[in-house]
Amino acid sequence: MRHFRTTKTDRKRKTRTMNLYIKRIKDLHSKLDPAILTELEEAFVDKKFAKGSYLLRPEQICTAHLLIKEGIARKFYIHQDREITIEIYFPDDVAISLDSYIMQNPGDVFIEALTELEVTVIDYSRFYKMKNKYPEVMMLDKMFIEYYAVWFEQRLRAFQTLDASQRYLKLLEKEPQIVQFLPVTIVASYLNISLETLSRIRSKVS
Amino acid sequence: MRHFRTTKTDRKRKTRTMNLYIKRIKDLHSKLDPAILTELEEAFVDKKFAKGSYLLRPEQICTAHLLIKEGIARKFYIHQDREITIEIYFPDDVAISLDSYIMQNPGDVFIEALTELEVTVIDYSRFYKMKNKYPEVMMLDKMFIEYYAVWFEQRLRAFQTLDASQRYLKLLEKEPQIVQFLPVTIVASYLNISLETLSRIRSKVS
DNA sequence: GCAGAAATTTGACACAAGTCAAAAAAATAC
DNA sequence: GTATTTTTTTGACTTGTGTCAAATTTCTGC
Repeated sequence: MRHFRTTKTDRKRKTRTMNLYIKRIKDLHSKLDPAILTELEEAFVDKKFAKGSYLLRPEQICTAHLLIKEGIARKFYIHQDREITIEIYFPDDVAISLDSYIMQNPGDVFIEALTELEVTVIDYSRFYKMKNKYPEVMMLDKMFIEYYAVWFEQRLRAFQTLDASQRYLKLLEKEPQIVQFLPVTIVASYLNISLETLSRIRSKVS
Repeated sequence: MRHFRTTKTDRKRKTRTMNLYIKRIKDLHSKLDPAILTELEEAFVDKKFAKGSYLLRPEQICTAHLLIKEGIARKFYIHQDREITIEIYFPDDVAISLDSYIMQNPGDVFIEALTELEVTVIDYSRFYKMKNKYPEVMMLDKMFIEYYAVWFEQRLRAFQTLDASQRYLKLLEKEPQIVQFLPVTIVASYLNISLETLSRIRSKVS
């Protein structure tokens, strides 16, 4: 397997359209009562995953928020023997299979470590208890889901309104690290276009 | 303007894949403390809209959840002089421009009454206060957003994996009322295909 | 019921993007 | 450094879906 071009110094945050909202979440997070913050941090458990391993597989129930500390991961599903990448995670992003998590039903996605990966994990039931104990925590979780919903609505819109090369150019503008650090296979599956089409687009653009 | 084929007796709920989750929300809703329930109901204000009028327009800030009591509405945006329908609402559905609502920023969508419409509206700030006062209400709102997020993720997947006729057949199976009651123009813009393509698909299917 | 308007269907054609296959380039192992 | 494997590019061809235009059907108002 080839090594991706990525280093520790190289991790700018994803520049999504909703950075402001992310900022608001972080602000609220940092303004939590110190006691709650401590309790929250104690609830998190660090884990490491080898490159190529899976943090979640189909048929499993997603029981955790996975906060990426170091490395790159992605979530994908398989449709007709073809992988389609839903999300790509960099440090500070949260990986989750939302439908499996909220309904505690078996999901159908893979979450894969694309590099050596360090994550910090908060377990479903422990987080659930904290949410019920502290409305502020519930509020933060709600904001996370709101962000998630709006992000998906925007991504849907990209598929409805942009053709392959427009989607590529937008990706290059909004999430350049994805194009920069990941093999074309994965970029293509994230844009939902074929390898060959992506290759042709690239040769025209540059 | 033509009248849609719809009557008062004709309103089965949308059969989305997440009916179970909807049921859970309703269960929780009905199990709310009676005092809270009353306060919640008092916060709702009924409104009527004429067919063809807009409940929300671009540049406006979405300040309310709009619960449909009677009639049909839709949310759409305009891309290159072309309307793209995001969601279609039947009685019991909640119409909202989520990104505008959560960030209290001007949005870019229309919410349009497709028939004479009766809605019940809860204002942003009043709902906000109630959410902070009662964790149960916050929880319900959070579940609503979760439902919303998962629904959008599923809709995105339909666009990634299904071609035009497969999307049509899926719509026919999952949300037959949309095909049944709405003009082809709107069905096509909901499937994000051209009128002509939809027409050809229909002639092959039936 | 008839005339005009609106919605829907049908036809001809264009083009974006997929597929399959093969060549070229780049990365990895020895 | 060379050989092997993997990734990326290029070419030829096919197909789904859009566009424009015209014909047809269906509504609506009188």
